[in-house]
Amino acid sequence: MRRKLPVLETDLRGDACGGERRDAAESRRRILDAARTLFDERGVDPVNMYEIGREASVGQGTLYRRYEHKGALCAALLHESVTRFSEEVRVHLEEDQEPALAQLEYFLYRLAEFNEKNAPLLGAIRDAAGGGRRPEVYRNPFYRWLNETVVVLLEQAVAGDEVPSLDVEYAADAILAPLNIDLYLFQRHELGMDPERITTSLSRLVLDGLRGAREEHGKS
Amino acid sequence: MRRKLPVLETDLRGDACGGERRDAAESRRRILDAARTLFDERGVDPVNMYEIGREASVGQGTLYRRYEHKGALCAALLHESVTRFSEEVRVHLEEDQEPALAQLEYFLYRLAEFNEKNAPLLGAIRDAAGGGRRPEVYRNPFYRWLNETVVVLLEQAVAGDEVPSLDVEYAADAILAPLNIDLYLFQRHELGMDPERITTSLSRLVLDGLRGAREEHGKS
DNA sequence: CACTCAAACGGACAACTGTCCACTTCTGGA
DNA sequence: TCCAGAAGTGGACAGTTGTCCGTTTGAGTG
Repeated sequence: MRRKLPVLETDLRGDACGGERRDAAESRRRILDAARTLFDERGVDPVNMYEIGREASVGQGTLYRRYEHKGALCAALLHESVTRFSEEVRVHLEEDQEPALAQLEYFLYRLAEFNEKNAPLLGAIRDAAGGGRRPEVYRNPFYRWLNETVVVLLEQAVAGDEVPSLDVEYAADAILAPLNIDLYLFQRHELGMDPERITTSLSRLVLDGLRGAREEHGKS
Repeated sequence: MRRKLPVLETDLRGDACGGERRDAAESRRRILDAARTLFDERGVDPVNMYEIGREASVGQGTLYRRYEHKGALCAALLHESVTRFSEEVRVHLEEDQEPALAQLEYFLYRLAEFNEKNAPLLGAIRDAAGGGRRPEVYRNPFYRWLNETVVVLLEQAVAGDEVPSLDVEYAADAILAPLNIDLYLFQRHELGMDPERITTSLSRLVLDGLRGAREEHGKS
């Protein structure tokens, strides 16, 4: 049976959509270029919105009309990577024939890799999500896609009797939580763990755990 | 064997320590009182540091000398609750005779309860931890205590052959991650999960998982 | 009590975010 | 081509955080 996995909902806000005036498109391009340039030069955290506006030769009003806050701008910069990532992973998962749990392992491995590669932007996105924006981290299309993909894989694992039935909605969040960018960065840079250790230990914990749980249930 | 569990390292910065001048102690008290009053009246998020200073009749300089940022102030307000919580939990775990995994379940239950009760302050603490302060959430004494306690319980579970050997340092972080305040609040208020579901599902996932893994290893 | 100085104070100010609005420009239709 | 008005623009400004620094105060010492 070919698996059917969720597709990342393309986020129209915050990236070029069709009916956009020429000057607006131009501003957007200039803003994104400026941000990329400054981020490359000096890193993401130390660059502020005012500077980006100036580098882009665009007023504050224009800047904030396009991107509500720095997190939204960073999300737009990440848009291409996110799309590519989700498509690659989705196609891989739909095409290969491995059992659902093995696919989940692959998924977690790829997600850790994504964290590693995009840590600065992901960190900035999280930083911008405080106060009233706190839910955005979990409400955005990318996280929803991550969650739904894990849900589908877990459902298949349950259906295929790889694991006992469980609260898959909750489990999906719980399994993704250890890879949240704050913890990931802390483990990488403060605790000095390498990516290998993180992915290996997480996989063992989650997969042996889920798998093992079936054994126990099967036994009793 | 009586278990020996870590004690929360008392955080001397940010709360009354002995050698403090009378006027300084007075300012601190006024600041904390003002913050409590305003937070009670209008919630944590909408109150800013300027207002707290004004309500406390204390200059900005004095305010920030005591508490580097709003997160630190909130942490100080939480200090008493945190101390009480950690002591209650530690004493309970040291006194009862249950196997380590059952104790871990108790621990997670109590932690979820703590999240529930202190959500607004915990949220504000997290919000203040952006950019250069990002690691603080995981570096502070409370999180270190949570982590170390889980490490000890896992080590005992391994020693008692309740679970197979595993990377306990990593596992502790991973097990705590699903209860991070952002995710917790999202599940509670955006997804509409109730505390019961969160604790039950987490326990089943983690404990059946860990337990089950032993079965499998024992089997092969 | 007088003196000293480390500690504490407070308010001005610099930095940054995000909003507002008067003005300009693009686009499609007559 | 001209016009109307929707869409876009920029920069001033308000709100908030966090720093700086000249002034004041408390506590120990002689």
